[in-house]
Amino acid sequence: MSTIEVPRPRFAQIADVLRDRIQRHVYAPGCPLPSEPELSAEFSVSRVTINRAVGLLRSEGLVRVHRGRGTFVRAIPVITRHATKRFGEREQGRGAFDVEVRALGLEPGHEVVVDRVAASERAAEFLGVDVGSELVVRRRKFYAGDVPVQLADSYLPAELAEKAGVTEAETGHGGTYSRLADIGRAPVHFVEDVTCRGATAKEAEFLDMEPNQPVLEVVLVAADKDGQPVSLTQHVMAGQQWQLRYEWTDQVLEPADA
Amino acid sequence: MSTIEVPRPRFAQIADVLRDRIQRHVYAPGCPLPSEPELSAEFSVSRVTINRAVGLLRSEGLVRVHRGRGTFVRAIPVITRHATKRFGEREQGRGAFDVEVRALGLEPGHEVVVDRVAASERAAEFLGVDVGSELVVRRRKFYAGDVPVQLADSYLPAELAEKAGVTEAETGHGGTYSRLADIGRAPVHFVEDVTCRGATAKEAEFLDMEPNQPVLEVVLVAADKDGQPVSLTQHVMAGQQWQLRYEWTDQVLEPADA
DNA sequence: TCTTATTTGTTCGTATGTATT
DNA sequence: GAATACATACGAACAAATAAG
Repeated sequence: MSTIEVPRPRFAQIADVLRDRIQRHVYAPGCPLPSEPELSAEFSVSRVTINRAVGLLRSEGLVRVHRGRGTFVRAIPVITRHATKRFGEREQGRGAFDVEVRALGLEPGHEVVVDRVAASERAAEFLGVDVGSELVVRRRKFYAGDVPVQLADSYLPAELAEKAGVTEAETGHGGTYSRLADIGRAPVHFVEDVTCRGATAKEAEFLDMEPNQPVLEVVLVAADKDGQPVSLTQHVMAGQQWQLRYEWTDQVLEPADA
Repeated sequence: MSTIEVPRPRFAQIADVLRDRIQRHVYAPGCPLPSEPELSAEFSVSRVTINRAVGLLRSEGLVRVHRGRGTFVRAIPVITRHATKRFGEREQGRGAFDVEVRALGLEPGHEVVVDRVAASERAAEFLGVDVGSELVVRRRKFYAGDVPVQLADSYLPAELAEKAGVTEAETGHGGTYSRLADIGRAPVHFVEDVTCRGATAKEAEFLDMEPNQPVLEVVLVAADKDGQPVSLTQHVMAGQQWQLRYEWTDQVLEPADA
């Protein structure tokens, strides 16, 4: 098993050089890279090879390409989402997101659309309702500055949403969770599943990423004090753009041989 | 805003067909795909186009390619990691992982190497020690069956590791956390940061993935009842292969207008 | 509005290199 | 060594999106 140093492929080497230039701001955030014919001449390789090198940078989320316009360096702010601290201090939903984005010196933005759908098998299982029963869904889009950063769809059983008065875009102070609290169904128990997968075409379009780039998907089920599920939320975020933080405290362990 | 259906590129269409065949087990897990020249003939495109289509499947983690041998369908079991339930029932470390893997009907495996390193800036900050101070690091590799699925490096201040008696590979019943409990430093407060990034070359090699495919990185800081950090663990997992589950309970919310 | 130039996207045919059997 | 299979690269061509006139 000799460790002969195989020369890296040229497209990878060129990607290394371009990556380095981006990191050293030779190509500054928001600015265009030289055109592919120009890079082709500089590195004395075919344009296809340049295109492949740039493809690597795209898949890393370092550049954004617009056909007919050029290739531009992306600024990637990393947002920290404090999952277990979002709800205790009445900073739920928009509120928590606002705090997290302002912590970066950016202006948070949101759009909400309310819709009704029939429960999918998966949603029905999580929410403990029948497949096909009516759900109210709040589809939200989140922005940091003018950069789209997150999609979040929240599902509630229609009956519950009507009781709580959250069938319109505006839900009043404290958001959906506060309205649920008002009717004695405050969510207190939370289960979150985090997965990583390639972005769908629609997600990629909204999040301004390449299709197949990784997204983080967070599925949150909130239940009330009786353990009854009250809402299901699916968050989708550009993978490289977020950090998810969880904090918890356990019972003290006794010594093993006690 | 017309929705003209732009024809997808051929390599993408071919990837769709191959993906479908894999999902329908026309190409079964572990079995080879037809060779590129064969697919080239079947779809009447050049071999380069086939190669690019297969490249998509690689980046999705659906196939594993071995030069000179062929392209093989990967079996991707998804392992659920119950982060907040790992420690309470003395199922820490190996124990928790074993349960999670056996839940899939697979045999868990591990390797441990103990080493000593100087604290990096980042590690020093998390652990509350001086930069450059000595740390004991336990580098672990985890397998599900014979498939490598996770890397985990745990760092403890050397002084603490010696007191707790965890400077060797074997740490006895209950693992490191139990030994810490034995000396009154049981970890009870946990902070986990989850991020998503491209695999490094070394990680990709061990995890049997393509370089640049997404991995989940989990950084766990455990602290004792006085809030003193006792250990820092960095987990690296193939992105598509894991689901991370967190559960927690909050205080009951009072109505917003109370 | 129409035309033209620029820029990236895709594909081909061909050739050569490397790893495995 | 020979055959097979994948990896990379070039030059050329055309398509599609955008920008400038």
